[in-house]
Amino acid sequence: LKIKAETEFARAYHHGDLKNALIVTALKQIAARGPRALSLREVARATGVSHASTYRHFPNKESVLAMIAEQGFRKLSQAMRDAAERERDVRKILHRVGVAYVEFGVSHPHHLQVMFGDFIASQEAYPSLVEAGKEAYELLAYAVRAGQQAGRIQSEEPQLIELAAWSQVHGLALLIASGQIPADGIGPLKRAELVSGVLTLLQEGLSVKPKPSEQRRRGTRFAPKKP
Amino acid sequence: LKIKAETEFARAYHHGDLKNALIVTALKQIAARGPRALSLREVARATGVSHASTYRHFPNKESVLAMIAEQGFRKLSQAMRDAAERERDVRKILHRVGVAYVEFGVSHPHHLQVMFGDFIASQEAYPSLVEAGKEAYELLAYAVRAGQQAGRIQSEEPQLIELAAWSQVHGLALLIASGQIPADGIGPLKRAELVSGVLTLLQEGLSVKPKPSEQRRRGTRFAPKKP
DNA sequence: ACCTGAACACCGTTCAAGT
DNA sequence: ACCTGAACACCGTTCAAGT
Repeated sequence: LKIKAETEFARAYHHGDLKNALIVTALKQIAARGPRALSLREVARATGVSHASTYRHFPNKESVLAMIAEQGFRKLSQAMRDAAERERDVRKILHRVGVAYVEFGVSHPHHLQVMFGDFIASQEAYPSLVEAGKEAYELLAYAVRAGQQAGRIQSEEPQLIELAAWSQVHGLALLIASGQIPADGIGPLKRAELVSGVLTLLQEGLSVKPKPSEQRRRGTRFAPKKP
Repeated sequence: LKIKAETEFARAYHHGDLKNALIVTALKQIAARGPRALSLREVARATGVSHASTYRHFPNKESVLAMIAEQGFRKLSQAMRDAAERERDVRKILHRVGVAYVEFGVSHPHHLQVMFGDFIASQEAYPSLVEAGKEAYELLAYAVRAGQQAGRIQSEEPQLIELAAWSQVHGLALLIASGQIPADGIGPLKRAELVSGVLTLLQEGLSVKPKPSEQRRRGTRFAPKKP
């Protein structure tokens, strides 16, 4: 039914529509069977077009995956942006953005693989992919800054703070997306509780400590040495 | 030179030596060009044996990768065990073990990909792989428990604490191993400082808070509801 | 028991030729 | 301009046949 409709439609492809149609088909196949099983010939077949026509729109398979990775970063960015905007309590933005990151991975595990699974030899060959990745990172950094401005998160060594937040959220997303952790939770803890709990622990780690007098040289331990 | 020696040696393979030789060659190829580029035919060629002989020792390509992943988990476990034993201050074991995890990823990024990159459709088909993965996880959990026994890490919701630690360390390792973060550091911060800094922030998050009176319902927020 | 060569059904990529 | 069929050099996997 659906396949027949797609095939008939194929007769009308022109002005670069085919490029888009190929991406849509590839995305479906990746969602269904993972990026490692992706075959350009199969994509062309399902799109109702000869396998050689792909090369009129993409130089090679890697560039198809690069475009899909780029779209993934844009979707992830959108999800984080929505999460940040929907949260009115500025102290909780990082929490919400972190949840959005992890939930993106849970909903689109195969897409996450394309984004981080080393399918692209060097990202520098795809400037718009790099830009999309940076945008996603910036949204996370923004969430950290929101916490800092609310006086909740330490402001020293901002790059370190951002990296800690990114690692935490990224690791959790990948562990769940790769099935290393059951997607429905561990024991009595449901997934949402795990995610919320881990993010809360993160935030405690990044938080401004109430009694600086009790802290031993905090913030200087990893600072670059100065004469 | 070396290749010639290997080829001559091939004439003598028997009693299952070939199985091992194939794994060794595959490991070299993965280290050199990544697991996605691995070809069984090329491995057989480099081992000096016909491509069909592989199937006398492995049912398919996936099982080769499963065995390599298993070896990876064993090496990772060994690295964490060494780190734990070398640290005499029990309060710092988690820190050392975390560093070992990340450094393993930095040293063997392609091996880490085989372990976590979804090359094996379902791990359950390889019981010894599952067991090796559990062993690695247990070593991390052990490091958490060491911190708890030293009175440094919260003891409520142990599964949540372990997961937070695992996510943190795993995310950082993958970000560096996949080149998302430059392996030599960000700006003025060298890699060792980044890793140490992130792990310190983690430990602050997991730490026992000094004034329970200031904590609002800590430890109950994510506990399962009881009637 | 262990290894081999030939064969099958796939790939990604290229290119001359068609509309 | 855009698409196609045939061709090339690879795969993973199987199997009858060799020692």
